[in-house]
Amino acid sequence: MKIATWNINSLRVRLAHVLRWLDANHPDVLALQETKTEDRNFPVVEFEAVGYSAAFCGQPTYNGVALLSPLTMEVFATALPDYHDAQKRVLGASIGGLAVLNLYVPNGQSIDSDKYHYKLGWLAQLNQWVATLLKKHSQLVILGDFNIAPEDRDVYDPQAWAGQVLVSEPERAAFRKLLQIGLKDSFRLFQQMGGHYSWWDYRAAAFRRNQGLRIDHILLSPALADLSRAIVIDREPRGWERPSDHTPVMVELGV
DNA sequence: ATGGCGCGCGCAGCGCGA
Repeated sequence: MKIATWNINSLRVRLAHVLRWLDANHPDVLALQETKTEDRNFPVVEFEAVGYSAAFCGQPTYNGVALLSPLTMEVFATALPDYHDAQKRVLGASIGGLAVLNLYVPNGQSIDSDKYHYKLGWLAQLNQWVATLLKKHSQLVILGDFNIAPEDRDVYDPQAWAGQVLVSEPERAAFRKLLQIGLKDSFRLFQQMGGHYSWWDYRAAAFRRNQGLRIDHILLSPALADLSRAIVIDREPRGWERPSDHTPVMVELGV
């Protein structure tokens, strides 16, 4: 199975990119974030035409998550449990015997903002939930835009970024908690070097200069980590015309 | 050099993302 994540920064604008990428890669699951699309406008027909069914949880203008798969999907969550949040950032579904949880973690804006505290609270609630999910599902995938660069090797200029949102210690501690309860960062199962990123600023030719951050992740339960075969950060779509500022990350599993 | 781009909304220019 091939399972991928991609923040596409508006599905309406990037639909052709998503279709092109599906055709080239044929993932069994593609998790999308920042669809920015209301459910009634979701392009169900366009995906069905290429053999993918869709599950989605959207809102106007902001946020929005979706799962695409040729397999049958049974949605089990569209929000964090017991947590009041109007923002559509969560979509969990059972797909091909796996529990797949697609997340668009809050950005946080800056460490002195209300949005930062919302992010930390959201992550705390996520951590509680994931602990119970992990007990229930031996084959669990948690993937998406985490808006956290876990370590300095995931940051192009750690000194410039030190202490800022996306790399601050409380955010990194929340990410490490997910690893401490048993999840594996699939990328680090295969690659230890720095310089591998999933997001680059649109400005200042950041992609050309590889000035990016690794903030999009695929976390695997121990049983799935044992079955993982390869990980790819596909930089190609970032070079297409009018690209998303994120690029797809895909793991291959021997299931 | 702290801007720089691109999105939605909606028709000017702002809020937001990372």
